Amino acid sequence: MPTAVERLSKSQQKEDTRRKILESAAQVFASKGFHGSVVDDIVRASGTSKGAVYFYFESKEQIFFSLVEEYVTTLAQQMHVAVQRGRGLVAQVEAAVATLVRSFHTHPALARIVLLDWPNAGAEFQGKRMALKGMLVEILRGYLDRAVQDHRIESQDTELAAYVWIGAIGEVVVRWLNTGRPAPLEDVIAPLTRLLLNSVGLVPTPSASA
Amino acid sequence: MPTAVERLSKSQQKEDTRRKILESAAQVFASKGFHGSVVDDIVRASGTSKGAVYFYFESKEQIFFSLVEEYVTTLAQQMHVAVQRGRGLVAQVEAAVATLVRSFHTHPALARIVLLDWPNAGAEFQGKRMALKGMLVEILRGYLDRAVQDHRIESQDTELAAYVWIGAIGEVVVRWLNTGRPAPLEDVIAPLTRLLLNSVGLVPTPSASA
DNA sequence: GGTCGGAGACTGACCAGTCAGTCTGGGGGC
DNA sequence: GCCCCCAGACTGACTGGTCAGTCTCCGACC
Repeated sequence: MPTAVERLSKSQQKEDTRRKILESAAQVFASKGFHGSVVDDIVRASGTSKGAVYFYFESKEQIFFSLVEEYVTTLAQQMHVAVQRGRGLVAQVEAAVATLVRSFHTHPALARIVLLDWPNAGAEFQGKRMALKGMLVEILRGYLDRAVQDHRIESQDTELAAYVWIGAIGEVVVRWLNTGRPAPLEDVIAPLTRLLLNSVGLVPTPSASA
Repeated sequence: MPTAVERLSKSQQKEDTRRKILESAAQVFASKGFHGSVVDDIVRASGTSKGAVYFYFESKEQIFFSLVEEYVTTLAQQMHVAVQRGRGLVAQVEAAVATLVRSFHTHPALARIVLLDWPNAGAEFQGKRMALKGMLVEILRGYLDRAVQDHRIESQDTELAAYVWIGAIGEVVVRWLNTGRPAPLEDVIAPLTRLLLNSVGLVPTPSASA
């Protein structure tokens, strides 16, 4: 006889199972990589069954992409919100960088998946990958374009700069994932932001206003 | 009865087979990724046999790693040579960046392997990966440290800057691999170098001398 | 006839995905 | 309020295919 506390409606249980599978998958993929992980690992970690996994997801790949897509979308939204709050161009850029870095910091498993494990095999999924990364690039590029329009920085290839920024941030996070340095990842935010702002010719004065 | 023209000593033949296997493996890995490639693909592409492949290499992974190690080592040497030739710090940095970009440009298959495949090739590879990447980072970092000593740039975290540079270059090359832009990859060398030099506070004047 | 580079059929482990069946919550009839 | 029924969530043994790596044999050269 289950206690009232443990009661869960059927639909709650259902959502719960899906969540558990997804969360376990994140852990498993992060620790063993996509190809190193076996669906049975996810089954074991989630305390469900193979049937349940295939009830909610079409395939192993689909689990992976649900994970990535959900995360990247959230990330883009967070960046957007953080930037809205920032007053002044420099502050906004700082907010964008800080959001990315902090998010990776709090979700190392997802960071690992997004930055290291993203499988490059499936040609169909290569498109999605480009699209999702492009989303982040476009956001950064938008800020840079605005900076150019406002004559805050010289006219330049802002798309290139956006890719450079994404690459730079990714590499720094990867270093942290692999070596653990710097101890709190957040320590890189300030110097990293400075490097990025410098690169396009924006001087990182503390209180600049667009 | 083989003609005299076709004559090859046994040892020449031997070296030839090994080369063919390695070159074919580069093509195969580049087009299908490590996990998507099957040893029989390499056998087919090289026009040899499974026996030959396993005569020269211990395992599929070992083929992959031979490829990567050889390439990265060559790359580091080329960078070293190119930089030696450069007169002045800025020119040296330009030479380093140009060498990396040009090498990836002329060896797109290897670029693909190193930049896209390698990261998710398996946990055993990560250690070696860090080591080899560290090699490149140390080279760049060396130049930056010298720049600091010479008071050409402000004192800063040069290791971070080196990672930022590597990440930036990698991302730009990956964009080229995925989208084909910019048409001749070499077009990015100048603006990319400018971004990188700016990032650490080095003004890219055409004829500066240390 | 011995050795060595090479061929390619074969093996066995591994694993994504299936499916026939079980269990359970809750809706509808009384 | 009770019970019956069944949708549909969930189970896990099983399958079919794949593929890294092995083994045996062959032919060329010494």
